[in-house]
Amino acid sequence: MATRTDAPTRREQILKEAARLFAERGFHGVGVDEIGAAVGISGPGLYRHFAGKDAMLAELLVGISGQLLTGAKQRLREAGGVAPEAVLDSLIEGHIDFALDDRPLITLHDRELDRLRDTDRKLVRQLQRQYVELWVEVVRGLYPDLAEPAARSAVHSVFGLLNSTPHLTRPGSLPGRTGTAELLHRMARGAFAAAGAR
Amino acid sequence: MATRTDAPTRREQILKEAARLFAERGFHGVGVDEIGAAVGISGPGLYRHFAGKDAMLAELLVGISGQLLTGAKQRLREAGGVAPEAVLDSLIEGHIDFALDDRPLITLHDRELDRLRDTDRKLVRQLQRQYVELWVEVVRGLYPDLAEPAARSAVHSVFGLLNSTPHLTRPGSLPGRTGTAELLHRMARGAFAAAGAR
DNA sequence: TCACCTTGTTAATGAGCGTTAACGCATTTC
DNA sequence: GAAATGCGTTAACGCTCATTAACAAGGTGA
Repeated sequence: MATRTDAPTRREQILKEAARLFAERGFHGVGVDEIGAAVGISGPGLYRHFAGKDAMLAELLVGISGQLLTGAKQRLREAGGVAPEAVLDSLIEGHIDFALDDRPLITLHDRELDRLRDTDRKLVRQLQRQYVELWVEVVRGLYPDLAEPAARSAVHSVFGLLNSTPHLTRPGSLPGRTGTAELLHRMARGAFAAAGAR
Repeated sequence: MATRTDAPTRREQILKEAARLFAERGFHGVGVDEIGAAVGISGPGLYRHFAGKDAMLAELLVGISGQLLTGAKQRLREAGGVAPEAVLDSLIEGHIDFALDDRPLITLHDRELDRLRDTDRKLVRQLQRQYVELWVEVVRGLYPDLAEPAARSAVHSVFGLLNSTPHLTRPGSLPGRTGTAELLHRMARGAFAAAGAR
C-alpha cells in the first residue's frame, strides 16, 4: 500500500468535499455554489474541473465500486492457498476499513445510484454485482449448505450491517476505531455462521 | 391487531404514494405534480390535504418512528415474564415484519431525516432513540458482558442488517417472504450472539 | 332554495439552481 | 517577449418547481 504524501490536487479536493456534502444532504440537496465554497472557489469555477454536477457524482460512485472490487480481488489473490475462513476474514476486514475510513462514500454508494446517467449507472451496478458475486463464492465455499439465493441475501444483509457505521458515528462515544472494527467483524462472522447453520 | 377493511382515505393514498416516490428518487427528486398524478389529482390539489411537501415527509417519518416504538412497547408488555431470548425474538420479528411490509418507509427512515424542520427532526430522533434504548436494554439483559456503548453499536448494526431488505428485493428470486424473514432472523440472532461473546 | 364546505381545476408567481458567457490574470512555452 | 493555457471571477440565461390565486362544481344542512 503506497501512502500518498503529496498535496491533493484540486480535483481531489472537490471530490472529497462533494462526497461529504452529497452524503449529508443528498445530491439534489446541495448546490454547486456550496461545493465550490467548500474548496474556496465559487460555483461556476468547478466547471474548469468537471463537466457538471452529474459528472462529480458519477466519478465518485464509479470510483467507490471500482476500489471495493479491486481491493477484494487483490485480497483474494494474496490469500492463495489459505484457509477459507481467513479469506472471508480478509474480505470483511477490507470492507470495514473502507466503511470506517470513507463513510461519506459508503453512504452515497447505495443512496444516490439512481441519479446517474444510464451508462454510468449500468457500469456501477456491474461493478457492484461482481463484488457481491465474489463474496458469495467465498461464503458458499465456507458454508456449502447455503443455497445460492440465500447466500446472496446473506451477503447483502452483512453489507447492511457493515455499512451501518455512519449511524453509529457521532462524537467519540464508541470503543474507538479498532474496537468498533473488531465488533463489526465479529458480528459479521456471527451473522454468516447463523445463516449457514443447518 | 385490527385489520382495516374500509377504503383508504385520500390522505392515506397520498402518503402511501409519496412514500414510494420519495424512497425511489429522494425527497428533492420528486415533484408535487408527480405525487398528485400518482393518486389521480394534479399538483396543487395536494394542498387541500397537506400544508406542503415538507408536511408529507414529516408525517411519514413521525409515523414510522412512532409505529416502530409503539409496536416494540406492545411486544415488551405482552412478553411479561417470558424468557429474555423470546423477548428479543419478538422484537426482531416485529422489525422484520415492518421492514418487509413497508419497504419504502424503512428506506426513508434513515435517508431523509435531515430534510425535516428542526422541531419535527427532534421529535423523530427522540422516538428513534427510545426505540434503540429499548432494544439495548433487552440485549444487555441477554448478554451482560456487553458494555453499553458496544450494545448500542450492535443494535444499530443489526438495524442495518434488517433494513437491507430493499436491496435484496428485485423480482422473486428469493426463498419467498417467510424464508427471507427466517434467514434475517437467524442472522440477527447470530450477530448479537457474536457481539455478546466473551 | 340557498348558503357553505369540500375538493378539485388551471394560471400565475417567485425563488433556486445548473449552466454558459465574457472577461482577467498568472504561469508556462516557444 | 509574445502567445497560449490554466484557473479563477461575476453576470446573465433558462428551466424547474413549490406555492398561491382565482375559480368551479357537487353535496349537505337549515
